[in-house]
Amino acid sequence: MPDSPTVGRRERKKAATRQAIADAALELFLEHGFERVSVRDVAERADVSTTTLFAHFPGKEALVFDREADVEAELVAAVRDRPEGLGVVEALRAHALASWVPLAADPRRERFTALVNGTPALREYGERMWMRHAGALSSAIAEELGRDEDDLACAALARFVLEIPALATGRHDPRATVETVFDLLINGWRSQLGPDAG
Amino acid sequence: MPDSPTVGRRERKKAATRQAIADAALELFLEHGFERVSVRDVAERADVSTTTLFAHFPGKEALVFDREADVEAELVAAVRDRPEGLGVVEALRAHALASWVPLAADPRRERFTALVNGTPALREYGERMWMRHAGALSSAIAEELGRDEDDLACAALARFVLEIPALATGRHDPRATVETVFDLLINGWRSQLGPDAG
DNA sequence: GCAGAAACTTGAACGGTTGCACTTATTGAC
DNA sequence: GTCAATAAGTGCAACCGTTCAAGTTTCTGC
Repeated sequence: MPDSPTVGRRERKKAATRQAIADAALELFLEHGFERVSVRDVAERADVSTTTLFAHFPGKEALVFDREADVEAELVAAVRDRPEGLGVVEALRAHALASWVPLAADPRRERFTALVNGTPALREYGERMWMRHAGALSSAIAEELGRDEDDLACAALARFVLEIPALATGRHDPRATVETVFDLLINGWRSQLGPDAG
Repeated sequence: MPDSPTVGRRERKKAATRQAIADAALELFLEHGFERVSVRDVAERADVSTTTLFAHFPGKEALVFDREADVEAELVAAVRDRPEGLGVVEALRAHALASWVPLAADPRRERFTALVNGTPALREYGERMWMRHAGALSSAIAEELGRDEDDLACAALARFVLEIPALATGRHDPRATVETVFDLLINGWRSQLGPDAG
């Protein structure tokens, strides 16, 4: 038995059920489209009751974002465990370039990305889910900089950084987009729009 | 008959029905709470069928945001018709201070604001609705500055400015919040976080 | 082994939303 | 004025996401 002994059969079965549901959902959604597949269809394909489905997932949209679980931890870690001497904003820029951009560009994810971006309900759900990390990120930044937990500059920075993926989707060069927006956040719009325009 | 003659009885009745529905909805929501009032309740109080209700409003949440119709036009106008010599960002700051802040602080709106902020579904709907103006605002800014319609600096500015209300709700001094965030947008986080931190 | 917890099932229900077939009121053209 | 066309509104049934209640099966710790 090479596997971890601490995890009992119960937990394993639960995880398997969850996985079966998520797999069934993604399959059906990719084949027929999100809105044309009912939650009952998914449950039937996974061979469980709809009640069980909702015991594992809080809603239909959540079936799609199964795998994006610990993004928040990574986000906070990127700020907290950054290399010495590196600024918070630069750490976030590096994280964005290293984690978000390749993920969004991964050709294996092409169909998945198309599904999400082509379904308004999913796009909005994803963005909202993403934005819910603003509180944690804001706190982490504030703590790193020795400021009040609810410091406005930190809260604003967190929200704006988390808006970047939404800004980047649909643009030809996501990498350049991320770079440019971080430059804007650092230097302000004064530099971009000119002294008269600002 | 002092009223405009061009508007026929049909349109007047339609508007009256719409108003009756919106009034009934707000009354019931304020009294019993958004989630404890069904859309059928609203329809009955307004003395129409639910089918009619949904012919006037695209969804339950929309019943609440009845009056926020031409915000987008005002937003674009604030940029387009700004005083000569005033920068785009400053025009947006002035608009925010003149239009958003007093509205949010209006004591006559207290119960309404409490309803929206106290109901997650309504808060999220409102924010999403708000963000849908990003495209129009971005285009207006770009046109004012003679840039490409999809210029990144303009798109980012639009989204970030529209985030400000969400950032300001729940803070003790909304006016100061708006001022600070605009300063941040203009000067960048470099100035706030220090040269080493940025 | 056994008691109890946890996963799962069945079936029904609720509330938001839409489609359909139908009535009624308003309009514009003649 | 009449009439056909159109738009508003009605009633009803259905679909869908979601939840609840009560019961069954399966695992776990002692």
